[in-house]
Amino acid sequence: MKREERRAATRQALAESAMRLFTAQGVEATTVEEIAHGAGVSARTFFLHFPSKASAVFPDHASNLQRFGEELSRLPDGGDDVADVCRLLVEGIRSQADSQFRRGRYGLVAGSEAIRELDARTDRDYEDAVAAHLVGRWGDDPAHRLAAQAVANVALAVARAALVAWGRDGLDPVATASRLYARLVRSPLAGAADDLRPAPAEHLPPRMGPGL
Amino acid sequence: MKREERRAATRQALAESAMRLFTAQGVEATTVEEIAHGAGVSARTFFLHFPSKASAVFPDHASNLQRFGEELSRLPDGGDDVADVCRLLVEGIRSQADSQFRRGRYGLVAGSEAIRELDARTDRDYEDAVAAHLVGRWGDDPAHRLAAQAVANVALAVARAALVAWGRDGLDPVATASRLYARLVRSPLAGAADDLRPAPAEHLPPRMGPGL
DNA sequence: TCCTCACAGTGCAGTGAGTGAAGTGAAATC
DNA sequence: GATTTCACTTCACTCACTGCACTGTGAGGA
Repeated sequence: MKREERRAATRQALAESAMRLFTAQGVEATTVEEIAHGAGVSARTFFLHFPSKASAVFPDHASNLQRFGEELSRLPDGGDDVADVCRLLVEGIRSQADSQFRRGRYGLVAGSEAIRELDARTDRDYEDAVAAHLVGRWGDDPAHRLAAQAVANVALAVARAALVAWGRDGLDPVATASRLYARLVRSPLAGAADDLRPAPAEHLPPRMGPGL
Repeated sequence: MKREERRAATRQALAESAMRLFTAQGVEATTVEEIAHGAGVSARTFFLHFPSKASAVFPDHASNLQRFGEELSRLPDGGDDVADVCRLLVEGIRSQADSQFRRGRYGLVAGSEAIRELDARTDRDYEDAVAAHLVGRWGDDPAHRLAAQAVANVALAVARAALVAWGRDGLDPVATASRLYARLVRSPLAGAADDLRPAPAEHLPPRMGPGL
């Protein structure tokens, strides 16, 4: 087996072993040594693949985040930045929703303090990525930083609500997120436009600009 | 000195010692023993007051959260629930903004991974509290749980953006949050109503109801 | 083919966070 | 004044995580 394959296989075995043990006996009651043993490697090796015990629950966070950042930077300039970001987030949700593995994770989050903290923290990585992207488009001054942060936080807040409803009640997260985004950026008075590209959104940043 | 006073004094001494050491030499480079020694107690005592090293940065989180929950439950029934929650959050921000101690914390959050995680997690406590409150008002079924979670997440997302802008750029968080809330719940087409009590908001939950 | 380097994984020793249990002394209660 | 409560201490322990020296194997060049 090639080196690269071998490493990837070990990593996946560790992640699966961790998920198996976490769900079976709880996160706190599972030691790193057990996880590693379940994957057929030593405990020391675990930390060659994951920086912490809890991070094995999010094995693809780093690569997902990087890919998301690249997709952000590929978004067209001069369009409706907010709607573009929302669309990208919905796409991200769609790709997550395909995986039953990832759905099981949402049950775990409720069980362990460490997982809850890490889950909350990973979300902030996405918020920061979106905020940085919007600051790059809108301008790097206090007012636009605020606007970018607010839009980013709200966008991720909606995505998370959709994912929570998926994990808890089985609601389709793609449909949910799409509707929530549409509702957020669409004027409640504007009627029943179901498109995700709301006209008013592009006026948000300038209005929040130096006036603050 | 009375027992209760003594305990409170120790707790505060620990929190202050922790903040002093964290800012001076960094969170990771500070041991619990140092913190305890700086407060004149033993390391074991630290854990009688705080469940983790990082939690000393948020010494009043538990009491704040509880008070917030009580204030939520005291909100009038039958009014505009969303606007009421927003007002409550703005009040919370106002009381935080009075304390320079709490502002210094936002600099710390950027520095330590553990603090970032805990900070992200504490926010979720508030989200959960708001969501639980709204579920109690709107109904405990999947559609209303989703609506409640979405509104709660968005409300906290906005509050956090205001607090971040305060810590980073010194923007008045009360004014910022008020404006952001007004902008969010107000229709962009509705003109310049500066009130925080938007008429459309109360239609949000029923519209998102069984239709999903 | 052989040699060398890179690298996945191991074993070991150490630090430090966090916990449980038993004990001490002072405040609270009777 | 006797007893109980409780903040705090001391000790012993588990376990997450790290640095370091080491091994074995696959990759690539001479």
